[in-house]
Amino acid sequence: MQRTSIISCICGPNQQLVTDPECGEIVCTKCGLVWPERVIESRAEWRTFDSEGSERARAGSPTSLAQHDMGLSTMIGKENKDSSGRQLEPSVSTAIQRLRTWDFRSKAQSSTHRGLIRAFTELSGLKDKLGLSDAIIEKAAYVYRKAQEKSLVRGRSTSAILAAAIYASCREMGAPRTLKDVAAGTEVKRKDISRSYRILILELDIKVPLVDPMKCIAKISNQAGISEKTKRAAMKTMNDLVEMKISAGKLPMGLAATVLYMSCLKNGENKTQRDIADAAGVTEVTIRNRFNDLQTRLQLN
DNA sequence: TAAGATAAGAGGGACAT
DNA sequence: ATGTCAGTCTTATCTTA
Repeated sequence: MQRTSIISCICGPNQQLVTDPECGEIVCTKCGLVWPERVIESRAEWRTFDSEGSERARAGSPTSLAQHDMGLSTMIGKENKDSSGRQLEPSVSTAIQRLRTWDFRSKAQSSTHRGLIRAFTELSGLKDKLGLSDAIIEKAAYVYRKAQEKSLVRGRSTSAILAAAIYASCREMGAPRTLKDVAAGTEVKRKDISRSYRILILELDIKVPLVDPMKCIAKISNQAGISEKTKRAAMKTMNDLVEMKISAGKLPMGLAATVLYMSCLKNGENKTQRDIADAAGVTEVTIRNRFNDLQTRLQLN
């Protein structure tokens, strides 16, 4: 892998580069500098391990972005371009990055720093409360930093932005958490998280994959104690629905819940609408509505 | 008791002004 | 920027089987 020119930081040849497999950004774990993903095409080969795997598997020390004293440099402007948008000479960009690093380190003692401390303290508390994986926490911390960087936090509550970052992170990682789930674990109201979340993905250009209905089914099944057989039947049905594009525009959870409900009926599994609605975090009415227009739409096809 | 029906209201997207 | 409109979902209450 080419590690010259643009990929250089104050650590020089001692730099420890790792790639975030989700967003593709490259981080030096020694100084915390971050490069945007387009610099390198392929993923670093070290990352064949599960994110929950042993820490020894990682190249370099497992520095956490969720620690306030590390990764401050994620706030450094990441484009090695001059004011006219041209790429800088490698030697110049190295120097500039060194400057930026120290610039930020000196500023870090101020309100920005304290804000991050508060945010990440809160974040680690929420980790247990919401049952989030390390990877999700890392990403949430990363998103929050970006938000901070863009002054999106100013005028809004830290908690709301943080909660939104967590939600966005869950979405990106494909963890089936709803706004409601996140709201339940925090002091923040659902709509406030939702508002902040929309701002985040708008301003930070976060690409959020659509919620995978299959994962919703899996989650609800576990929650409601539905048999493997019924679950798989539901997934099959869901596949068809996705192909027929019936799934668009509805709450994925509501749809998944309905499909599961139908599956239960078919397999003679005694689950009430209430059981499933509770497990899915939607109301019975939503299931009924979905149920009704699924039936009419299936007849049309 | 589970399920269906109905009504009122919240929140957000699309679109026009 | 602000308002309107259609569509979705929630909460609450009543009815039906």
